[in-house]
Amino acid sequence: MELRHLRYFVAVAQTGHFTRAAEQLGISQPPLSQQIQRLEHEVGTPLIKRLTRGIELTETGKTLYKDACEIIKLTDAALERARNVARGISGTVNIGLLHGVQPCGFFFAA
Amino acid sequence: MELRHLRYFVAVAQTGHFTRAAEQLGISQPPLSQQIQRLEHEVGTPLIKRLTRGIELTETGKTLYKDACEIIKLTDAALERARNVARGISGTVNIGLLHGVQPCGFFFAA
DNA sequence: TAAAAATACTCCATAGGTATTTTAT
DNA sequence: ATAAAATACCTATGGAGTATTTTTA
Repeated sequence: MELRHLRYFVAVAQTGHFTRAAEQLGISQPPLSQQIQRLEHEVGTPLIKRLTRGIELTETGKTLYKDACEIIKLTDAALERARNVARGISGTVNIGLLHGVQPCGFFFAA
Repeated sequence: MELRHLRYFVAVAQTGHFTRAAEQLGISQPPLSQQIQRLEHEVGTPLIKRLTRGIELTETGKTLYKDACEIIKLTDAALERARNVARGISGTVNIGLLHGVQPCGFFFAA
């Protein structure tokens, strides 16, 4: 499984259509269908109910959708964080508790 | 960025060598170096200091390493969770707080 | 000079495109 | 009859392999 599969799956889930998701992703519909099929094959079960007008997620699909959103958000955040460290905006973040003071933010350490 | 890049990067970080990581990953060393270079290019900064005997992570590398581990763990967990839902082992998990009772586990809902 | 990674190139698997068919309303 | 996904087939990008060179302790 690659992030591509999760990104494609989320696009289909959010648009409610393979065709619209493909448009949004900048690829054509058949390869999108193939990638989703591969993902379903890897999971071992259908993720999407194909209806004549649009789609609907299966129970498994709903579960994976939530995780996929989380993972995609985390990867975006990880990239941004890494770039920020490189720019010197932040380094190792140490969170400390100063005798009774509630932690309300972050301390930047060299 | 794809999960492949994060998996490869983590392997290099953990083994301390491109060569050993490649072995562990079941690919050869040059393509591993290339993928790491692509990742570094995408982040925009080096992640690894190449020493004559092994490697060392840069500050950015250390930051990304932690995130990468987390993301890989989450994707593995997501796959397993999806498969479990498919097998009917669990469905939507609702976590509830019953007037003053500390939450100590999970409630399985239909 | 001897490890270990980078380069240079080649090959091939597969992501993606185009055309068409199938399906369900 | 029509909207939308699946299938079939083709193309080509880029992931991976082999051989070799470069680097630096």
